[in-house]
This record gives sequence, structure tokens and C-alpha cells, in this order.
Amino acid sequence: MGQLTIKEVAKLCGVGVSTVSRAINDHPDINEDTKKKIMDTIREYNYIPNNSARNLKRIDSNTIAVLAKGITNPFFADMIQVFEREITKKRYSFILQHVEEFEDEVDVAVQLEKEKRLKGIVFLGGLSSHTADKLEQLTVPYVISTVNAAALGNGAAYVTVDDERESCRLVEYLCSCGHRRIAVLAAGRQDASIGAQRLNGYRRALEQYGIVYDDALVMRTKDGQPTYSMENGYALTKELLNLGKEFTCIYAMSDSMAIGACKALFDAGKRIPEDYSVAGYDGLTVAQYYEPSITTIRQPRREMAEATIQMLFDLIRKKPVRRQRIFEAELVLGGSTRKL
Amino acid sequence: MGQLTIKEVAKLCGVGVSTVSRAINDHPDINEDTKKKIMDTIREYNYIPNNSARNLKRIDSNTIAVLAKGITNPFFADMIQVFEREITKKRYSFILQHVEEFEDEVDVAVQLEKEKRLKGIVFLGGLSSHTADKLEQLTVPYVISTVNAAALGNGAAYVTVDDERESCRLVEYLCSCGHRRIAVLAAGRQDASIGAQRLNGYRRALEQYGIVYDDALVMRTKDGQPTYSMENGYALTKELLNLGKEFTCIYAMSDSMAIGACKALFDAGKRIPEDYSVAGYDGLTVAQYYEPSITTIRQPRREMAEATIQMLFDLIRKKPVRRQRIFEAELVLGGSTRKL
DNA sequence: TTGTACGCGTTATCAT
DNA sequence: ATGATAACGCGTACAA
Repeated sequence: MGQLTIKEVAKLCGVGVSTVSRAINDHPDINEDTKKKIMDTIREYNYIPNNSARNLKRIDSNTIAVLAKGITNPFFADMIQVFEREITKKRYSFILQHVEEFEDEVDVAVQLEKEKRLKGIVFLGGLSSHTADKLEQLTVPYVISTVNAAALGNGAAYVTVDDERESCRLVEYLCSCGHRRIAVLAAGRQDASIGAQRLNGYRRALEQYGIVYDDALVMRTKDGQPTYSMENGYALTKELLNLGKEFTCIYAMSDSMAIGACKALFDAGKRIPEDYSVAGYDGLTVAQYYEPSITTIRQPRREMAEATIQMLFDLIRKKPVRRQRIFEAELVLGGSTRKL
Repeated sequence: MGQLTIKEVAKLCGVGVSTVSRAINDHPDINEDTKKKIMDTIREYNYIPNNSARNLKRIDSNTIAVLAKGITNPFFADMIQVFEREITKKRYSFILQHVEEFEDEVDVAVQLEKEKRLKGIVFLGGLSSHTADKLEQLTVPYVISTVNAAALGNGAAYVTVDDERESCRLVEYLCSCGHRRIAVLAAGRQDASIGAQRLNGYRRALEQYGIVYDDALVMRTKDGQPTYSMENGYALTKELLNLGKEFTCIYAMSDSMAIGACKALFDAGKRIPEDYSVAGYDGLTVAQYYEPSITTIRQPRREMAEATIQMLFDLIRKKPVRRQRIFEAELVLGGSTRKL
């Protein structure tokens, strides 16, 4: 199709292409009048510069990309807001790039870095250890946010919480309430990421309280099922009830699962926390709004997002900077748990 | 930096650039052995083609873009999944493009169409009527999803529900339960989109039941506040309670607001539905999982998403197609409302 | 089957 | 202050 190019705009205005380029890129050395005339015709004819051509030619671009695996995860929602705000505040362009479940986020990052001449990258979620070495293909600074990046062990910059420790802290609290048979809604067996960490924390807490670990109380997500959903929490809890195991408390490894667990208990005619206590993990907004509000571990998402951007810009500006930050989470007590 | 280009790969392999190009683009007329050798060195040296250059050169690209305003909106989550699945199923590439709150999604679309040589576009959310004429700048087919596009009135293709009718239906149900003083948690006054539609539906239902509309029962969101959030639902309900108005039911214009409303009532020591009934709108998953489950209007999101893609491909293939589809929503009865 | 050369639309460099 | 022109990295017609 006869798309409008910079050449035709130049012809229309009776000037050279470089003058048009100067106009649209706010270059200083250009006559105000000619600039105005050019901008007017551009508006009149709806000329839109081709970004591919610009990116191809440009040396650099002051653009930060945030790559999110599972962009619809409610856990990411306010973090993304913070990223957007902080990045534009620093006068950089912000690209939010969705990474599909089956895609390798590092591959996407390497491509995008070339395509858009990125200045920096944030990884949100995903990032299993077996792709860690690929990170070396990146030539710009990057920060890994909210994934237990410590496990990657390659000196990468990251911002996270210690999932094992926080999980342990939560379960310690539950034990201190007198619970000794705490069922767990966990990830599948093949999960080597946060799911495994949180389960480790659970076991550590039990040990400290001299409680024998009982594998029968650990409900594992079926392979291929989405783990951290309400549906899964509901299904696993139903199954747990059907098994007839004795327990006084359910520890769900995400707030969404905890909500599913609560609903399953309600549907079975149980009361919370009188009959069963329920605890979650994440600190989603909806956990506070549930009735009863859900005892959980709140990750300081906004602060973590801010720290991520701060760290990224320090790296970009080659400031000396601590490349690892492990945030402390907060134990939020809700009405969903009680002392026995 | 000495980035690896197709030229250098060609040199490394001792072949011409076009042969390399043929290799990476799966062209038929190329010797299998040379192709293999090229692909091997590409892997060895981690060569990544520059997408900007490719897009610039390519005539077309079999790519569909979904532009979402408010990508973190839980309402969009499963629709996006469907888009992704259906588009890749049809062997097209899928781009999910986040549109910032202050951005004009049509501008973004026009740019992206040029940059990526798009074959089609889906608009999800946003799209106020004052940008409707800009849509003519698009030269590829597009479908508007889930926004009351009828109001745009320019013959654009869209998939939606009739917000006014469905809202009316819900309120009719509430009236049929004997409620006569139904408070509303609404959008701000300047909202001319779905917020206004749903409020119209409310008024129509009242009329049918001979109930006088009382503006004092309509709690409007403060300007600049995010409307459809739990926080807002909570705040508006607190305010409503403080006003001391008499009412037996709250109609929140989104499920998130309804959950906020419930929590505010619980915090005030009220019971649901014994003291107050609460109804929402949207049919989010969490509405079912809340306790009590929330009476709401469920929009058939997945079906709407499927219809959107179907319509888009029909347009691309120039099949004759009904360019407007208005889906029927479902009235979901939950435990949050009761007959008086 | 393969290589050469041109052009995609833009920005940067150099003249003027 | 402005214009001509050479890249940017790749795909493709055309020639071989």
C-alpha cells in the first residue's frame, strides 16, 4: 500500500528528508518556522514514522523492558504499575513484554534487546535455573525480580524474598498456635522453584517444633494443572477432606489457593477458623477482603519493584551497587487462623 | 558493539547472505547440508536476527496484535488466554501489547501496524468514542472486544454484551426479591462508557418496578480514583453507611467493588444477606469463591474471546460476516442476595 | 542450488 | 539551518 514515508513528507514540504527527521526528533538546529510547517503537514496527512526503521538506525533508545511471564498474575499487577511509574519518571520509555508460558524469557530478552536497543531489562517471574547461562548473551544490565534468583547462582542481580525462610516463619506461627497436623496445598513434584522452597520452609518449621513430617498431609498439584489458582486450591482441599486425614489447619502456598480451600471447607459445612484454620502466601489484596481475612505472608511488592528499578538504573549508570537484595516479608494475621 | 549480523554468519560459513537468509527462513530451495552447517554455526555463535530489519523488509507477517488497556485487569485474564490459544492455533503470531492508561490505543495500533506489518488487531477495553474516527487510519481489520462499541456508532466490528440490558436484568431480579432501596456503587460522573450504561440499566429496572430513583443512593467514585477496585468498593460502602441512608441492597458495578462492599459490611458488624444483600457485575471467578458467593452478571468471556478471533479471521479472509455480535450474559445467583 | 546487488524507511555524517 | 548520502541488517529479484 502507498504508505506515507518521510520522503513524501519532505517532498510535500519542499524540504529535505533530514529536515523532516530533525523536526520529528526535536533536534535543536532547525528553524522554528520550517519545523512548524513540517509538523502541520505531518498532522494533516497523518504521517506515522516506521518504528522498525527507526530502531534499525538508532544507536540507542533509553528504553527499559519488563518481561513478565504470566502477565495476568494478580501478584504482578501493582508491581507493573510501579515499574511503569518509576521508569517514565526517569524519562525512559517503558515496554511491558508478555512472555508466553512455553517461551524462554531469556530468548525473548536477547531478541528484544537487539530489536529495540534496550538500555535495561527486568525479569518478572519465570526464569528457571537451566536457562541461567543464556543470560550471558545479554549485553545490557538486567535485574531479576520476585523469583528466587539465588538458586540461579550466577551472580545475577536480583530482588526477592527468602521463600523458605518466610514460609518457615508462617508455619512456625501456625505451630505456635498449637497446630500439629497442618495440611499443605503444594506444587507438583517437578517444581524446583518457589514451590519447593516453601515446602522446605514448612518442613523446617515442623522440625523446630518436633513435629514429624507426614507426607500424607501434602496435597500435590497434578502435573500439568495450573498450581496457584483458586480452582486448584478448591480441588485439592476437596480431595483432602475425602481422604479423611486428620488435620486442624491448611497451609496453601498461595492466597488464591487459600481462597479455594476456604470455599471448599465452607461448601463442606465447616467453619473457619473454628473447625479449621487456613493460611496462605503472597499477601494479595483479596486476602484481606476475604471473610474471614486470610492469614498470609505479605511480600512487599511495591518496595521490591522500586528497589528493582533503582538497582537497574544504578547498574546502567555503573554506580557501585549491591546486586542482591532479599526483602523481609510480613506475617499478616487474619481471621482465618486461630489458637487451638 | 560488534553485534553478529547475517553478513558475518555468511562469511563464517563461506556462503552468501541469501543462503543464510534461506536457512533461517525455512526456504525450500536450499541444500540440506549447507542449511545444517549454517544452522549449526548460528547456534554456536548465538546469532539472533534483528527483528527491526526483518520487519522493515517484510511485506507482511501473519501477526495479530491484541491491545489491552489495563492488562492487569482480572477480567481480561482468561480472555487473553483464549486469544493466545486461538491465534497460535491458526498459525499466526500473537502479540500482546499493553496500552498505558494515558495512551491512545488507536495511536498505538496505527504505529504497531506499520512496525510489525500486522494482519489484524483486537482492542480489549478502553476506546472511548472521541477516538473513533482515528480508527480509519487502520488499514487492516480489527475487532473491538468487550467494550460497548455500539456507542462508537461508526460501523466498526465488535463483540460485546449489552451492558444496559444486563444491568437492568440484574436489578429487576433484585427488585423481584422485594428490594426497593438499592444503593449503587457507580463510576464517576464523567464516565460515559460502561459505567453510564449500567447505571441506565439500573434506572430502567427501577422504573419498571415503579420505584422512584433516588440520587442519594448512588455512590459515585471520586474523580481520579480507580473505579472498579475492591478498595473503592470498600470506601464507597463505608461512606454509604456513614450517611445513614436506608437501603436493603447494594448493587456494585463490578465484582471487585462488590467484594469491597461485603468486607465493609462485615467490618461494620453486618451480615450478608440477612442484613444487606450485595450484587456485583462481571462474573469473576473470585465472585463464586467468596463467602457468601456473590450474585452477579457473568459475561461469557471465553465465548466472547473466541467469537472475537473468529470474526477477525473472517474479516481477514474477506468472508461475509456479521460485524456486530452482542452476547447474552448470565444472571448468576449467589448467597449474597436474598428475598425480603 | 547459490551469490550479488538493491531497497525497505529512517537517522547520522558530512558538506554546504 | 539545510540537503545529499551513506549506513542500519535483512529479504529477495535476478543472474549465474
